[in-house]
Amino acid sequence: MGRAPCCDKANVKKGPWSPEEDSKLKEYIEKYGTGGNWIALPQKAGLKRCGKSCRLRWLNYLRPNIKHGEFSDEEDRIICTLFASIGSRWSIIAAQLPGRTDNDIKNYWNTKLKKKLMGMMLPPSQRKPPAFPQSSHQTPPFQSQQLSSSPYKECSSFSGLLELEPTNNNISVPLSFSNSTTPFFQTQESWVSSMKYYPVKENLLMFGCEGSCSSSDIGSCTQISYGGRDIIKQEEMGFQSFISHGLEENHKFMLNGGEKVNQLQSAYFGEIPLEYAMEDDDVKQVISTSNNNMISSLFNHIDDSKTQEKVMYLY
DNA sequence: AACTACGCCAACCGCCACGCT
DNA sequence: CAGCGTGGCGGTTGGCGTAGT
Repeated sequence: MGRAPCCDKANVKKGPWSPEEDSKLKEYIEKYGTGGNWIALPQKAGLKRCGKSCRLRWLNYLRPNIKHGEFSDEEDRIICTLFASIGSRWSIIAAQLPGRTDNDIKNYWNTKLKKKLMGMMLPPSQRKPPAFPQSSHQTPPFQSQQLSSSPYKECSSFSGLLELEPTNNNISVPLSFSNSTTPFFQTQESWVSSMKYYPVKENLLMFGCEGSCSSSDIGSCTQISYGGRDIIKQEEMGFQSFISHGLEENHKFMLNGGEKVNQLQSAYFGEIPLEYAMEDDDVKQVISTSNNNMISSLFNHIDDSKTQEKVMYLY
């Protein structure tokens, strides 16, 4: 038997909030506060809503000083920096962005920011070449780690690793593909060090922040895609779990001075408890230690409007 | 003009942590 | 200490608007 629901679902209104409901809720909270009890609040306020729904509506929409609309470059930078360091801890990230809600940031990440990053990570044939900055002290966003003439290693198929390589404080995002099926970890102290790539199957590696396999049978998986929830569902492999472990692990490495730890395999395939809980100061440090120009430098070189929504690699 | 695909975002769901009894 | 209730969180969904065909 499951736990009792938090409210009587039969007598609770769902769906979009009406202006009347909004004003009722707002008025009540401004007058009496939440009273520390969201469950009881709707009844007191004369609302036929679940307490949780009220809480969400207040926090995400009605409470004062909520910022809506475009995210600034600085906000982009903070989100990316923190996501790279701590993963999808939206509430922590939101705490660093006054006026933004975790829901807002989550939506923004899922619909826009992630695509920007994915756009950066496309193989060159599928991506517009970035317009490298003319300024001599700025490192081009895509720079080869292994090949001096080309930013990319050749690959016969898209079964390999996509690797982001931080070099000092300059942004440097080499892409390389290999046939290795070994999980590849980076432990350098940089936001990009957390952009991991995940071996999903012998001939398929995943990279980036989220991906989906086209098949419910991972053994026959032949595609990965990014974005477009309606197209390909994420199934079975629990990619988010993979990724979050990787990110969590990596952050631990970062805070330990970037030391390599030999538990990487299990970090992917087993349950490793998160030993490190981020304090606010740590979050701030992550933000401040990232080069201020890194993210904006990256984003400035992406053709935003044309960033590919879906990328499917078939082989 | 009609239909379809896609993007966006508000809202919901379910799980977990924590505090209270 | 166990059980319960609640708050908080992250993932996911639903619906609407818009772009594309």
